[in-house]
Amino acid sequence: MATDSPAGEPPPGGTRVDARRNRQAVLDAAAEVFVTSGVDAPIRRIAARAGVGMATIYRHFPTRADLVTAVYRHQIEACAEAGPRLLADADSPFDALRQWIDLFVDFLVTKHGLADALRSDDDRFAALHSYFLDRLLPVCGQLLDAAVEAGDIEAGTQPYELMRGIGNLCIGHENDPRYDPRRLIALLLQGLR
Amino acid sequence: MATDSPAGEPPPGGTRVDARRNRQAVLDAAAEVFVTSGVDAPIRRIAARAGVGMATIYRHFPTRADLVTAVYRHQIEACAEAGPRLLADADSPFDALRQWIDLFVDFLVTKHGLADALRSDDDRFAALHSYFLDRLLPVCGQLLDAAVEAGDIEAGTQPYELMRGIGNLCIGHENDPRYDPRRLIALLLQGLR
DNA sequence: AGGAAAACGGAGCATTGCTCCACTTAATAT
DNA sequence: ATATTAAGTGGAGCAATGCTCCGTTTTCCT
Repeated sequence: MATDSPAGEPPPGGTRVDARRNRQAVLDAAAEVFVTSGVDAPIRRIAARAGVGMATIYRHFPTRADLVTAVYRHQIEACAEAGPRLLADADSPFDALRQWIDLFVDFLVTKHGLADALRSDDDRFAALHSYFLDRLLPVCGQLLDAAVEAGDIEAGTQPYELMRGIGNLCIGHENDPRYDPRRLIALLLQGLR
Repeated sequence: MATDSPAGEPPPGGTRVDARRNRQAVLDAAAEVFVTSGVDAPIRRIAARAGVGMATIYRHFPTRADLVTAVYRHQIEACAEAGPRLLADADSPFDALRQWIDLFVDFLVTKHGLADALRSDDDRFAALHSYFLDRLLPVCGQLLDAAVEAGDIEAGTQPYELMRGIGNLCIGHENDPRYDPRRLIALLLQGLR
């Protein structure tokens, strides 16, 4: 129920052209609205911006998480793909891990409210949670394993816990110059050694 | 606007007995409801439980944060007071810091949704944020300073950032056996050394 | 007791999530 | 080209919740 084609692109929508057109309109509108109002923006507003009815949004994206996922799919994908590349290119596995986490944090930090949504136990976001995890957990695990094997860090840290923690640390950084998640994340990483 | 007597007890309510009685009824009801439904529970429900109208709650506690603060005041106070005591009794300043953080985490973790509320940028919780910070930040700062002076940890970590991070890490641990904030917090503390 | 001030309570408005269903439209069959 | 039908659409409507307004009730003071 989370998504669709297990390893694939978002569904092209039905075969009907109006369906495809509307789907895209919603995606575009959502992307715009998310920037200004965060991923919690009222569905009504997105519908209005897209020039469609609310039901159309719910039909294409049954839960809010589905919509958010679809909007950010490319970026999540990019982040996932960066993992192996960094592992190959960086000076050390630990360095690869650090750089990858930087990437991940950048992503979360620039999307208003995304981190909040990610940790939410709200049912509406369950699918978002799933997608992030399904896609990024293996990557994180791989980096973690490599760093352990290289002796850079101690074994025993679970990818899930690490990613969850990083996500949490990214919450609510907005409008608060006193709080920079990156510093704490660096500290956390340091504690891993 | 956050609270009342700067360094003191909660206001006794007005002089009128019905006001005092109702205030206490609300506090009791809120405490019960918070346990089962979290600090986000509908005001209506608290009002019903207390046997008062909603306006009465809003009159006594203008914002939700005021109510939450009042309910947990004693425990916040206890946590604040534990700081200096631990510093005196523990084996090392670092150990005092660790124990104090344990106390703080216990507090957050046992209050359903408190951590979420604490980090929220929602205006309704601004006062909660303030109160926590006003009361606990100096304590944390003191512990941190002592640990730095003893050479246990490096200088440069801001109390605000640390507490904020710990609070964030405590978010959403409920119903998720895979996520234990304490492990990550230990890691963070380790990174401080 | 009498009256003023304080407190009260719930109806009411606004916002938002989500659903239901009568209508419209695109694809297809004839 | 037209008719048929299934897919798609939109917005009214209901429920939950936050917060306020104001007529009524209670308390306290003299």
